[in-house]
Amino acid sequence: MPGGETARPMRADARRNYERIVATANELFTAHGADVPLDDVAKKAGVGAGTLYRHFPTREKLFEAVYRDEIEVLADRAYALHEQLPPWEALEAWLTEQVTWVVERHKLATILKESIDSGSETFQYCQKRLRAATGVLVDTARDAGLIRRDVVGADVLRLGHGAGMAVRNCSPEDGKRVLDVILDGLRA
Amino acid sequence: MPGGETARPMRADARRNYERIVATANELFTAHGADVPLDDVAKKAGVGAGTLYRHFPTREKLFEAVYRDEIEVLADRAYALHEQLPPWEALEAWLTEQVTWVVERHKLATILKESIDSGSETFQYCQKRLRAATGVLVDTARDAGLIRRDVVGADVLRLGHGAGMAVRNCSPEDGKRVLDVILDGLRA
DNA sequence: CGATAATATGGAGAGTGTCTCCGGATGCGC
DNA sequence: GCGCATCCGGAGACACTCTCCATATTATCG
Repeated sequence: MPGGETARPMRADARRNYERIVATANELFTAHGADVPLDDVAKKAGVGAGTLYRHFPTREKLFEAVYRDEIEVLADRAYALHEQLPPWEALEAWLTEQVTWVVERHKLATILKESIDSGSETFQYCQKRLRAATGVLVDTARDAGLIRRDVVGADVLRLGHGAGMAVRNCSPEDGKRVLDVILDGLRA
Repeated sequence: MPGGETARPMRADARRNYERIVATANELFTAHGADVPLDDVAKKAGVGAGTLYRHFPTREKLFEAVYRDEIEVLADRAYALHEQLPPWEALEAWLTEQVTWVVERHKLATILKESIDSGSETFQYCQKRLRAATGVLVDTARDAGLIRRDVVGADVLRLGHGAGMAVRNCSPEDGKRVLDVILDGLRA
């Protein structure tokens, strides 16, 4: 989010460059992987390296800006499932989707996790968003007496992330069994 | 494994350097993370960069060599626990130790998990070794009717890995709860 | 115990990516 | 239009990776 609403708004040229960099980075990341030289991003975006590094002091910051939207979509899925399915089924579906997401975007998932752990503001917001969304599902299921009383949203998030990282590169049946164990453990 | 048994054995000085590099790498990796410059490893091991790169063409190869030693120790722990504790307690302790290991060596764990794709021989050996060790604990517990019948050693390994990745950087209580869920899910 | 072949060594240096620094340009408020 | 705060660009210092090959070390054999 270029120029948060508390601080003075960004100057027009700064905002323009910021957005151009994010767009270019998104393009190059998906095209050539997450290891593209940042100088290349800068060049293709038509800005100097200094400009890129001022806006995004680390590669992770740039990732955050690029993928923030993806997290929003993911979080919204939790609310959608909550409205469409019974409590347990919703939780089950959510965990499954989360695992799928982590498997497909494992590179991003790893970076996201690391950014959160290292206290990034942007991803802290994402974390809060995801936790709130998961929390709704968990609270509903708990109120219905379907799951353990001590489990909270963050736990389900962690379990989903862990399962995704663990299950990547193994057969669907093996993956399902791992997920089954976790779901069983969640049950009251 | 310096100088496999099929080829002519390594020259004495080569083997000495190989082992010195692995030992130094292990030390530096655990002390300063998995991103230490390989040149530093070479320098501290008292060898030239060329020597290091001849023995380990890629960083991953070096990880494998380091990981291999650690895996041997880790696998042996499983057998030790199997002899010292009742079935369920042994499995519980094993999972806990595995999680701890992954948390402490998460960088290493991540990179080696990623080298599955490259079909590394060393890695495959390590995987077999760990699965065999975990398998003993799992089979014993299953024979005693303590855990689900469909679970196999590899599943426990995956769950442990996932839990470790997920639980890194969260409070011990939160970590314990995640592990509790998994252990509960494992129970018959 | 040499002598010779086979093997291993190390470290300079080329190639590449990261990140900083600051003179100069540009947008913004008056 | 003017002055100031802000932003830009890209050269260049620095860091890491990896190669190359003249030299040194080890193994082998007569």
